[in-house]
Amino acid sequence: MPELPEVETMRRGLEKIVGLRIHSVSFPAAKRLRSLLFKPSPQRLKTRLLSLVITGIRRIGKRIVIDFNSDESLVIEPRMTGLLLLANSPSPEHNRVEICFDDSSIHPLIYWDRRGLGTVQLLSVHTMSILFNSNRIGPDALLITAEDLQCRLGRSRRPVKVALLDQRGLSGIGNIYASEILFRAQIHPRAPCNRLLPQAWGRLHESIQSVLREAIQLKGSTLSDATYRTPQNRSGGFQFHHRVYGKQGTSCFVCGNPIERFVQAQRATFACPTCQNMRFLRKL
DNA sequence: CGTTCAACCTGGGCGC
DNA sequence: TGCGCCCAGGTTGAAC
Repeated sequence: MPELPEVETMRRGLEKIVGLRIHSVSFPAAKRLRSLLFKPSPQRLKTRLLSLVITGIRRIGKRIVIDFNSDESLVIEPRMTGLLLLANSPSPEHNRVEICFDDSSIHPLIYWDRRGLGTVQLLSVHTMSILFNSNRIGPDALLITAEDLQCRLGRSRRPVKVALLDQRGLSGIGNIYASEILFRAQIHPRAPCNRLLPQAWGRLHESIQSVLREAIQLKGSTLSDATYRTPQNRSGGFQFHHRVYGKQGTSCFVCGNPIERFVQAQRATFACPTCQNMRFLRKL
């Protein structure tokens, strides 16, 4: 679920908890936990977090990082169905962590995760510097320059959609936004990176910026299963602006021809085969 | 270097 | 109603 716009919406919604002291930590869905979810164990997590003061909320790609008055930070990776809430949860049986604050007028922070594929880790500054090294996680999609984008992806023979999903190249783009970005740039998802013309890199960079910014403004995409919610437990609005994602068989907004669905790297890709042709490709 | 598959999980939707 | 499939915003590691 959460890609850059959804995680950025979470970050913004959590800014109001900066300055608060942690009063208690609990794990309501303890019976449903898989072992990989927490590092360290829930018990150790509880004792290490108790009475720390939150000093900042950051986003690294699709992760939320909560900083404290200590040399460790809480790193939350929501993966498919993870959410951070400062409001009542859609289904309390999926609340994985609840953090209460000294100021009891603030709603507890809840980490909610229906499928439970996400992770919650307390990491030292040193460990984070290794984990979030630029070889493992590329520049943020909102900050990367057009030149850097071409420089980092342009030599690869992989299809451009597959490259956009690889967080080592640039970070934050996921399956929904990759299809939407390529549609607006009118670039075919199967186009090999190393055959894209210079003008294509400019179009792609421009499309990344405009799609992500518009999606953040609308607080992300809530699909029909309504899994994604903002920290205030509200739906996002960008799903109404999707042009291709989940729209196979419907008419293209631009040319009216049917949108296609196909699979790349085990993920569904959506595209208009007419608008997204191979005209931005260098001939072999 | 690039691709494919399986695994980690829950739950909604569909055909029969 | 119920069963068996398929599908889903992500990531990782192994195998070819």
